[in-house]
Amino acid sequence: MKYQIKDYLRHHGFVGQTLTVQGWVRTKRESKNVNFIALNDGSTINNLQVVAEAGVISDDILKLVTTGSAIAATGVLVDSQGAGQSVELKVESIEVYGTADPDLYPLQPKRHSLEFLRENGHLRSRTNTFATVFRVRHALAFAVHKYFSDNGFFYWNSPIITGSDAEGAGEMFRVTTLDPKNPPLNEDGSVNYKEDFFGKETNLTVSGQLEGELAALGLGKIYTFGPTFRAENSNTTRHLAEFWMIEPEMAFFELEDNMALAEDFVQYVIKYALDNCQDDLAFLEKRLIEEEKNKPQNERSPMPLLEKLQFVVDNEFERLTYTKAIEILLQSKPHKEKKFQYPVEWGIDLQSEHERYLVEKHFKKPVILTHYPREIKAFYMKQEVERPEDKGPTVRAMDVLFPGIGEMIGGSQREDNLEKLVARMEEVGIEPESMDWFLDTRRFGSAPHSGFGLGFERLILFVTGMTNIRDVIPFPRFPKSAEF
RNA sequence: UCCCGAAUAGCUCAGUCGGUUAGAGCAUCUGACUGUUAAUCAGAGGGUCGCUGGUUCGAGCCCAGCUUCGGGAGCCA
Repeated sequence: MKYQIKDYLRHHGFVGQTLTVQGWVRTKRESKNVNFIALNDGSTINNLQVVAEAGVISDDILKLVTTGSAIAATGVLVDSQGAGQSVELKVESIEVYGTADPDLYPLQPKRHSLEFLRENGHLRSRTNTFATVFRVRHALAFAVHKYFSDNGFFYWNSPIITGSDAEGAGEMFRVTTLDPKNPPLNEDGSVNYKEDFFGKETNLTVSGQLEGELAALGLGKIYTFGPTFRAENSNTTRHLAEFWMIEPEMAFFELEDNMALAEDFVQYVIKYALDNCQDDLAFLEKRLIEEEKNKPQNERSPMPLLEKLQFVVDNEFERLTYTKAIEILLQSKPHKEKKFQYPVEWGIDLQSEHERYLVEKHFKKPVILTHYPREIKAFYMKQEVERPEDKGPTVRAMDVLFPGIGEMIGGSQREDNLEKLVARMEEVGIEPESMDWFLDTRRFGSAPHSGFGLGFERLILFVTGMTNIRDVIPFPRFPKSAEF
């Protein structure tokens, strides 16, 4: 395998060797006797300093070595004479692969706003911030697979094109090959989907959970990790129309097991990032401090990034029931002073302001909320036996709330009793016949089982300290935008 | 979709009470200088002030609509 800049910087053994280093020029500092080129190949946040002494490289070549150009530099790796780096390449020859006209290349050797970089999204991976975010994204994805594989889970692929229309998790993107201007029609004028590619209405998946349940009730413990699509008109810093979701599903797991898994899993992948992305996270921490300098004290992050991540790894998540959370909110200062925009009472769906109060003000750590009212949760959640402290029927749901992010995980123990499940479906208007295949899991060998969905980009937001979800996925899709 | 805010040089932004020739830093180019660290110093070029209309003797500035972007809310992961 070829070595990269990361390797040359890490292992001192390369010193004295003649090497060819390939990368993109970040900056060039010229002077009469010596030129310095900061070279980056994406393998690490750190640049290799290429030193060209006067006369070694022709002016014609040197002129083409500008910010953004791609070059190969051949020379001897030596201990650096200057401060700021341990080694540097004393260059003997330079080959320019691709120039980057300074008058046209949008990226300058300076700080750009995230808004500007979003508009030039195709070049984002050339910048320190985004290359860093995407390296961390990779590390987290790898950690997800490693955690589950090491713990007896099987990677299971639920379909991306789905024919089930009853998943109930939001608006869906239609998948069709019919001509929108001239579709085949039934006698009553409606579109005849029997003529469509799949012979029925199909959509992009909004969740792999139902298929995941099929797998869990056979393979035991599975997880999915794939793209997920929601055609909601959401314009926020934490929603995407196309995002990646991690959905483990486990047979014989009850709600408590589910919570324990969610906590252990999140702590593991964050620790993995801390252990494997030190340079990148240190850069992100510095970036965040820099960015928050101009903000008033109360809007700044309460802890530096690395400390925040370590805190989450080291401390148990707070666990409490929805009913208890409502009690806390009713006792809270903002409620008594009528600062909440939305009223608090048992039965409401918690609003952002309520979740933020609980997580950021009251507990100051990740919180797992359980046992939500049945009425505000999905039909497939396990109905809880009535408990005196609750003001109505609840389900064995769990939401994991994170400071600054809100809902990172939503999950539950699943209703495994056929009669109760069918009754609930009918109550919320889902035809049980349309999901016969799903109900077979409850007809034959039904068993307690649980699972959850974790929004991968929300996890990356938390770990990187970025604040807009469009900045942690390479090519964000959201209403009115599918660029690149 | 709703609420709030913004749009001025390649980038980031300033532009007073509406006043005549629209500024700065960075970037770019030219020169100088230096083992430099987003180098430094000097000079130069660079603008349909988002678009459309209106008010006014006069609009970057005021008004209306539109577009785009940002923040917040809802929907959720």
